[in-house]
Amino acid sequence: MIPISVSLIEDDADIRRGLALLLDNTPGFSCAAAYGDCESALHEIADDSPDVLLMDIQLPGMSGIEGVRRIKKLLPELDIVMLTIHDDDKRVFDSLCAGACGYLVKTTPPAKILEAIKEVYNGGAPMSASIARLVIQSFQKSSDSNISPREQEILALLCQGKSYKMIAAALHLSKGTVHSHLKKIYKKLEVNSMTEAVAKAHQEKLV
Amino acid sequence: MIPISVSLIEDDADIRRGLALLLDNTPGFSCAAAYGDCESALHEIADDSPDVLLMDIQLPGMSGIEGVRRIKKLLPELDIVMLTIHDDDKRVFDSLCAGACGYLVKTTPPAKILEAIKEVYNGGAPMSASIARLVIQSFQKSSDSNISPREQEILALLCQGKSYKMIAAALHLSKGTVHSHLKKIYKKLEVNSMTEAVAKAHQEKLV
DNA sequence: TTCACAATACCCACATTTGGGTATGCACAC
DNA sequence: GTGTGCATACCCAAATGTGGGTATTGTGAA
Repeated sequence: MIPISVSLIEDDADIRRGLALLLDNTPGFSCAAAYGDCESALHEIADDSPDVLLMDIQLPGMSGIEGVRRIKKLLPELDIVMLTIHDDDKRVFDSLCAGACGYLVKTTPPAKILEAIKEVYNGGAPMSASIARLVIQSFQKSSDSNISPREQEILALLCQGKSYKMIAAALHLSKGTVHSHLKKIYKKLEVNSMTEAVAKAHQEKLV
Repeated sequence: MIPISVSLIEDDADIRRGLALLLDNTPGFSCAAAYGDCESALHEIADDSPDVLLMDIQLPGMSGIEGVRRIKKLLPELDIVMLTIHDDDKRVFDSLCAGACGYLVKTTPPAKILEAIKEVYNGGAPMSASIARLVIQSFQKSSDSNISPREQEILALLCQGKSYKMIAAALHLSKGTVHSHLKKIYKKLEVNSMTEAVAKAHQEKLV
């Protein structure tokens, strides 16, 4: 069996060496390269062409987020797993948006890390439990809002980019009616334009 | 140790009984109730008050999606795991939006199902690998588009709900310049209004 | 090197759309 | 029987969309 080739980016030399040793001493895995920062990784990673990249978020110099973005541009097929102490929303989502395929907290035991590498290699997306819950929750709609059902309908159409006229046509209403609904929606959302309303609707996941 | 109390909604009587047996015969788990459809579950589930609910999506009568929505409204703290043959985008995301905390394909072996129940009970969000990847990918931005950097900047502000004026102020431009940029953006996105542009930007994940 | 092209920045004029205000009426629920 | 959601209508001012036009800069192709 060809081992899964893994590269590392991790600034802590001890952890880096530890992971490299772990990989090289576990059948089925091999450590292609280990970098201390994104800059050096960016220069050489194309030559390593690993199957999986394990990287920290907090790095000296370029942040892990920006690093993911650039490496992903360089090697779009590479599966990147973040391995970090941070489990705050912003960093998690920024990493995922940048192109990471998995996200583990650093307390993950070695066996689980290896399992995660295998998982991502096989088309999965390993996440620590707390991260997974964060991700899932980001889909949940904020069910409750003082927006009436009819208003929701109109808001939904608005979010699809429809104009007064088009909404009126779609719901068989007059433009004036749509107007008055929109005005009430604006009051409730505390906005005063269509684009703001759409932005807010997305923020609060009302759509 | 108090066992994790699990309820089921599954229309196939064989599978239902199989799962119930599995749960009742595994230490640490117990089956609180097993329903064949959402309607009966909705009537009685508040009395069972299980820790976890395992449910199918395709059910006779009310769909699993709608079922999740209503049950979640009834018992917001309940952790719901979908267990189904479907792994198409729409159903997955609809379930998650409705309030499901996990999503397993039916080919998941019994041991993994039990593990998933434990995971969701402990605040995780168990997902089959393919589902997890789907979910993660939904965060990825479609990096490439013919939108120039400057235009992207303007589009981003637009998506935040800013008006011409505010964009002009934020970028130290004249209204006219913002205007001409917007016109080009509209051409490229094939839209002709701010809201449409915002909608398209969200669809294509350009923001 | 010159030419074309895209990106950036600015302008005008005109039609349409939108936002804010105010008002009316109906139906249903509490 | 008062409140809320829903529907309609009107006016006016401001914002936006449409369709032109000009100019500078840099990049890449011919």
